[in-house]
Amino acid sequence: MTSIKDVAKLAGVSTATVSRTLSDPELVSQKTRSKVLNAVKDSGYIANSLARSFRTRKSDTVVVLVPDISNPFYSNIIQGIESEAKLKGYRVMLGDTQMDQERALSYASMVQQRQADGIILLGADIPFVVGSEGDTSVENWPPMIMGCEYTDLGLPTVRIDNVSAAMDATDHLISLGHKHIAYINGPKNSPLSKDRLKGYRESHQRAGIEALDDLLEVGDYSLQSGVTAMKRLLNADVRPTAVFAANDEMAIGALKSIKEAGLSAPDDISIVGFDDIRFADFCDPPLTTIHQPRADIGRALMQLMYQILSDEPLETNEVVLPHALVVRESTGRV
Amino acid sequence: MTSIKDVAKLAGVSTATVSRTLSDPELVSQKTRSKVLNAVKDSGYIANSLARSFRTRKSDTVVVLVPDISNPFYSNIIQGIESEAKLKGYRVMLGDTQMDQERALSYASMVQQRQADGIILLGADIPFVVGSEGDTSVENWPPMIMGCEYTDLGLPTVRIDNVSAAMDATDHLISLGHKHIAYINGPKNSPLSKDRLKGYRESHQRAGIEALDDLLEVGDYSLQSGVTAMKRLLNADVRPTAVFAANDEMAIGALKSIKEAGLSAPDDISIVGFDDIRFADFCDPPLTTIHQPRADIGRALMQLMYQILSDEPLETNEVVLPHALVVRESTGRV
DNA sequence: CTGAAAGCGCTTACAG
DNA sequence: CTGAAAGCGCTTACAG
Repeated sequence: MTSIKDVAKLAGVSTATVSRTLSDPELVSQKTRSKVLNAVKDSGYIANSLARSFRTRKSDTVVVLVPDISNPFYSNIIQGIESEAKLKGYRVMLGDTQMDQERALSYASMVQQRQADGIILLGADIPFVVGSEGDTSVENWPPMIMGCEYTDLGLPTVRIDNVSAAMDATDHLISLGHKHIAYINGPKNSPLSKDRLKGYRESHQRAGIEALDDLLEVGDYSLQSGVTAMKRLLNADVRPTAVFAANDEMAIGALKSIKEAGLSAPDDISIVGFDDIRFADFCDPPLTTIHQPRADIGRALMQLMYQILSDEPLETNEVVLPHALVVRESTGRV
Repeated sequence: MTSIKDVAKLAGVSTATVSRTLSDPELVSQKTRSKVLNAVKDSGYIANSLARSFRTRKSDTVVVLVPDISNPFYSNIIQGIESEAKLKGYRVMLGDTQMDQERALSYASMVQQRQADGIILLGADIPFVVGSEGDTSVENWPPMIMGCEYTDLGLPTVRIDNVSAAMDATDHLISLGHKHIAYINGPKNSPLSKDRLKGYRESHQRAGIEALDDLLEVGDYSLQSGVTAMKRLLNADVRPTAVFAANDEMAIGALKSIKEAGLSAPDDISIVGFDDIRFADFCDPPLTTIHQPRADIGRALMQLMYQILSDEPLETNEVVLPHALVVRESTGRV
């Protein structure tokens, strides 16, 4: 393995000069620089970035914690993070937490082990013991931000306005004449779920329509939970004429139940999803949904992380990006 | 930052002893060990694994190169790799190459920079310049293996038997009475595509049915390419009564075109996919497809990589895992 | 079983 | 603009 020493010898300079040429060329004279650069080429030198990170205490790596990488919602966000990271000279380490605290912690500890500089959380699970145990004062945590979800702990976040997005979805259904609109929410205790539920209710309220508790279901964002929730809804006292699901996968699951019951969308039941994943447009019928600018969210997350790691002051703790209702064919007049 | 030195002082031993206690406890006496362990706890010491990697020249990290993480086919493989890696004490670094050589190389170079110990390639693109430029002798490459795809360069691989899988799919359609079976293949030059095409043809041959060139399409595994290929097929001189697609996404795309043409599956056209991604079961109709044991492939890949990195001799260069035809509702009698 | 010491490959004040 | 030297936090022969 050729090291900086070999290059130095070959170029007839000190290792310090080689190092400078490579990481801060301005500091080196034109002449020396080219001598060094030639030596680098001739020797086939490749920098040992581990040694560099070790020395500088910077890994130029961020960890992205994902609840489940097989959930297609996350992939475009990750791609956004990744492309921005590349621009900024950062690496992305992906950690699939499987909603498991222990796994999350193990990845989060990479920051303490100096293998990563910061953590981007996709999803609401905070690896809590990250600072000293149970210390909930954000200041003591390693650099950590959150995408899509958010907390009341003041963790910087990039997301859409979920209240207003849920309102847009519900308004759309109400404007089509629906009065019995079911809502399949995500896990109850997340702020995001609460926001969307709030939007769903607010929309009803403004329209002077009662949002029936019977029409409220909770899923876990999986296809299967959409299937199950929809089955229950089909057996409700009041059968809904429309369903709004907190993500596209549950909407697609619901669609399956609707068809299995011999019904069809949108003729019997209209359905709106959330996220606008790639498959949304390829369902039958193509799914009306709320579009989240996933790649933008990813890029904004990495920009935010970069600012934090560079000690740039943040203008805001909450970056809110625009969403959009995408009307396809799964919704129709009642 | 507390270091091994602080722990040593606190425990009244040398740093060597602390190091041994932590990485090879057998070497240390019971008594000293507990002294050290206490000191570790009291000081809140967290090992700097960067320093460790730097010193031992092992990063305990493998890079997984994926052509496109938003392709759901890969996620379960990655999860398999990841879970096995965890068992073996390895970390997984995910690189989304976007089919871009430059990106692939940048990730591959992590091995040379000592940031990773080996590379797992998902997809057929080899970051070629990895060894000395243009050196195609595998021996000179960093530890590198390939999943699902394979090459004729002797790179160790884990995959299914694609010839036989394609035969199973085609046989199934033939057994339903189909005589005009179209095939939407993946990118032409990959060995995998060739294998599947071979299986498709072999199946025809055995049944004494001609596989028409007009019924052969090439896609790029995307939903959209399935749409396009199917549109062309619907305008072919001989309209196929069945379509076999080299992955589920193209099959789902094809399904969309079939419906848009006012036809339906399987009544007018039967369709078989490949991979059995999660959405396959949630299509309308649920997709008949070839199941690939993705999590198993992932685990086997990591096991293989582990063997290589541990210098264990490999029994075989080619791990072939079983596939299965999953008959759902997208196929029917002609 | 334990410690003193060298060294992994870099970077960076410090001095000139 | 350049070099000598210290040091980042570990591990590991070597000696005892």
